[in-house]
Amino acid sequence: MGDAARKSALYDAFALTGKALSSGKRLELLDLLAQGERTVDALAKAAGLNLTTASAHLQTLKQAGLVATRREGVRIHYRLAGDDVAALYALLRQVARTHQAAVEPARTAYLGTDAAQEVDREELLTRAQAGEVVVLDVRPGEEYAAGHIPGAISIPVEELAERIAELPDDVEVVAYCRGAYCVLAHDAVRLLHQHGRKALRLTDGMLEWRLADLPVEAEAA
Amino acid sequence: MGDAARKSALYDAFALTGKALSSGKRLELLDLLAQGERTVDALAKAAGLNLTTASAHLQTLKQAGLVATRREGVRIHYRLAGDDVAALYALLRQVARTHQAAVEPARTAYLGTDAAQEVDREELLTRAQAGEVVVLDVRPGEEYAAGHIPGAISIPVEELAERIAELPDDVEVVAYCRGAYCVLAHDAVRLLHQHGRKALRLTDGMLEWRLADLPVEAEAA
DNA sequence: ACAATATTCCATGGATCTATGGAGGATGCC
DNA sequence: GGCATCCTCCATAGATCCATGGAATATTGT
Repeated sequence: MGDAARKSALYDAFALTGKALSSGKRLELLDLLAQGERTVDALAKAAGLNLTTASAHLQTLKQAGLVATRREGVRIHYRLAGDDVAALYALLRQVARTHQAAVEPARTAYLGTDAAQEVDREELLTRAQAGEVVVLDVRPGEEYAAGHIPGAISIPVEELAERIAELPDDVEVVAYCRGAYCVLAHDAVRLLHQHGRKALRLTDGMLEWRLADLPVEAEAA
Repeated sequence: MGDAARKSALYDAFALTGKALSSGKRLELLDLLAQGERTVDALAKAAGLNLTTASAHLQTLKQAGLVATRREGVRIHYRLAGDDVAALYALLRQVARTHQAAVEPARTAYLGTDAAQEVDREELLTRAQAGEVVVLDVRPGEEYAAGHIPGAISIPVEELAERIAELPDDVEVVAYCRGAYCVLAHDAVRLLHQHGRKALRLTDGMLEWRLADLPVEAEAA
């Protein structure tokens, strides 16, 4: 094998990791995994994929080293292989948004155009500690259990309409969900506004919160 | 278009950026562009690609927003679209190295197994300022011109054997090149050792130097 | 306007990727 | 052991990607 062939082999190995990031469905899977580990079946359902298709995508991710597995009885739990994988995924999205013109319209088409007031992570922390706001986690319960902002209340967005009374009505609500491109908090804030509640949204979500090394609270396993 | 379709559209847009990173040849092109802008022809030759093939890959990179172009007369200069693109490329390589078992053997097969002593960026700075070492840039002259470590001497590795006398012989030499996976500094250090010179290698190279926001010196344009 | 140079566009065959149904393996329960 | 569940492996058809040669386009110089 010549020098050029060895160079190609090395760069092809890097490209294998890039290839894992080259499918929208695989990125959706990474998005889910960034919230915590999940079984193949749960991932397939959450991503709207055929089971075998989801399994194949997960194999691709595993081959690239982006995810790892753990067997528990009959099921296999997938998880991100490390924090650096989440960082890579987040940076990919940021670069795409900055340099690719098509992202912004696709983003507003998906998330909605309402200009709900946003707060950033630091502001949320200080205002929550001051008791000025209540923090609301609108992700599915299992994701809340796997790790959430300390002190946050969990009401999955599908249950929010009927459980809205559980929220104290003397303070503003700050809703958050998975990350900068997650629709759940957008939906939640719209719904709260319809019910006449003051509601804000965290600029991004749990993905970025973890990457910023802010405190995370998890249910006892 | 339903909600799921809008979500797919957004994630497919992210995936377009991932797709740009999914080919070894495109990563080699990014590697070259991280050193400074270049024409299509120069990139094709440096990467060992057919001109039309190189052009096609560059179009892919451009569509993903990773590179930008500038026309100067009859030629078109490609460059990275931003520092964040270099950061994404560097992080991709780091994640691949950390989590993909095949990378390490491919790396040593390409770069060689000699355990030449390495210095990191901080050590290089302090020892160069103290006059204990001379810093040697072994990249092609055009890359040196586009930006180099302040005070570094430029001797492209192909000319090193015949120009070795230009190096002062009372201090150690620290060679560097493009980045952590660039073979040039490895070759240079081997060659210097063969000539009985004390030589070290910077752990990585210009790519990481720029990302660390360390001072860069460029030739007047 | 014409020729020369640099690059992109187009068409094509071969390789690779995606989604999917069905078979096969591993584990746990009875 | 027998059976159900969960997941992976295999085969396949359709779509997409890659490398390459030749045509088309844009700019410069004569």
